[in-house]
Amino acid sequence: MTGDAQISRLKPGRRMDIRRENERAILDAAEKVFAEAGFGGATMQLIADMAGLPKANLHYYFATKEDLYRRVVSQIFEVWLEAASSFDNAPGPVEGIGAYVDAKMDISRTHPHGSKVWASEVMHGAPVIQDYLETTLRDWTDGRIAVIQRWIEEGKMRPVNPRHLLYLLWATTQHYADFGHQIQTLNAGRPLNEKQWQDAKASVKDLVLRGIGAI
Amino acid sequence: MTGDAQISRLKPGRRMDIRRENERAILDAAEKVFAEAGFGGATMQLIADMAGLPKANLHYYFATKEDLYRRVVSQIFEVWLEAASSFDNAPGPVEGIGAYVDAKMDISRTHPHGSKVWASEVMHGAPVIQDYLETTLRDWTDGRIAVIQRWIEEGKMRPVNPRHLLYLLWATTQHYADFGHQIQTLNAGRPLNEKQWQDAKASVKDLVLRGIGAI
DNA sequence: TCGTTTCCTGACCGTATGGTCAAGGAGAAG
DNA sequence: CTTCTCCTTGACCATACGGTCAGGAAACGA
Repeated sequence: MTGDAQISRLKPGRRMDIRRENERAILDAAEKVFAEAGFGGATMQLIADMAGLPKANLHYYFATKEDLYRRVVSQIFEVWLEAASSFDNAPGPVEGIGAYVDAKMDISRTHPHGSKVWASEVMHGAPVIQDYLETTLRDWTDGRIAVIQRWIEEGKMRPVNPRHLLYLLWATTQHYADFGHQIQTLNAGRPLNEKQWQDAKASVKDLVLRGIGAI
Repeated sequence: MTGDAQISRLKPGRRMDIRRENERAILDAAEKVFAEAGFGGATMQLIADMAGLPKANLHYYFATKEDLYRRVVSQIFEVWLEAASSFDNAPGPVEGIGAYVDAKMDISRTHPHGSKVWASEVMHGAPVIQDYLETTLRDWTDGRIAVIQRWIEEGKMRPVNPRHLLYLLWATTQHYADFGHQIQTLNAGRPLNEKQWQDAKASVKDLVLRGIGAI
């Protein structure tokens, strides 16, 4: 028993706080810089400046640029996996896919940098996350395909290729993050406002759910 | 009339041939390297090796790395614009959007590198093609939105937000190029075969055309 | 207070990169 | 052959980058 649950919550060690705060600052800065410049274009100096720390301090917390990058990528993957739970425990495609689109669109809005880092990583052949693709992502995909297959058999939607449906969902939702700059440019240079985001979510859900004959 | 159409085709000057061939070799190599490593990660040495030329020779044909990159990006944009004509002169969404999906899917299959370079460029804030986005792309988009709007008014499809429909089309078709590695990994590590590509095209067209109520 | 561990950072290093240049080689023109 | 233009390329340069390190500061435990 280490006891002192409450007190140790209030003052869990200064050291721990420092480490946590600095790692957070570095990871946030890194996510932004990697997204905006790519792995090759990003520099440790730039990340350090954005985090408000000397460059040598980055290497105290993260041994190499690749280590830091790896941490950033895993971070995003976890966020997506969390959102993927929207799919489960849904009685049918209207609820399941509807919630999944909502969740992924929200992530594109709140975590645009992470989405870009992921996209960049995959485009370059997934040098550091190939194992994720082959294990976690493959398992998740197979599971969701089974769910969709079941919905089809239960007559809750038209028979469509579940794999290509998933790709369409991924592509479209992530497009709002990855191609956010293009979308903004085509929106008179302004980011989508609240109403436009709602419109986007509704449009995507409507198109997809109609497309699969669920509504 | 410059005359000698045939003869000047056969031997239009050795010099011209050399220049054309070398520029072609460099651009092809550059497209691949930029796609696989990003602008920052690509090196002139790597491009030179892949093109089979000494590095100094690249700088004879393209003054700087940025010049070379700019040429690569414009090249892709032109390919896409050409495919975009599928949209025009179509009597309705089934033909117009159907042909557009086919064309863009074919490009994703035949020009995966170009698509990735474009995606990368946009993700990084479009530093070198911002003017394209603001002029050519914006005009093209507005024109297509008008066409879709007309189809809706003519009762040839359900009323959907044309802009978000276009985004879905771009996102989905380009996904098969940009995330080709992920798709391949989820396909037991093998690239999609002919049948799978046909299935993908059919699935996307089916989902979209049903989604907009055109079939 | 003192010793120990963790954190901080300016200065430094080897390397790789984009770009230059001068000298030479190959086509074209007369 | 001569001359001119265009093409080719090894050697070179300045810079910027990832990463190291030694020595000091701050937090912690006793």
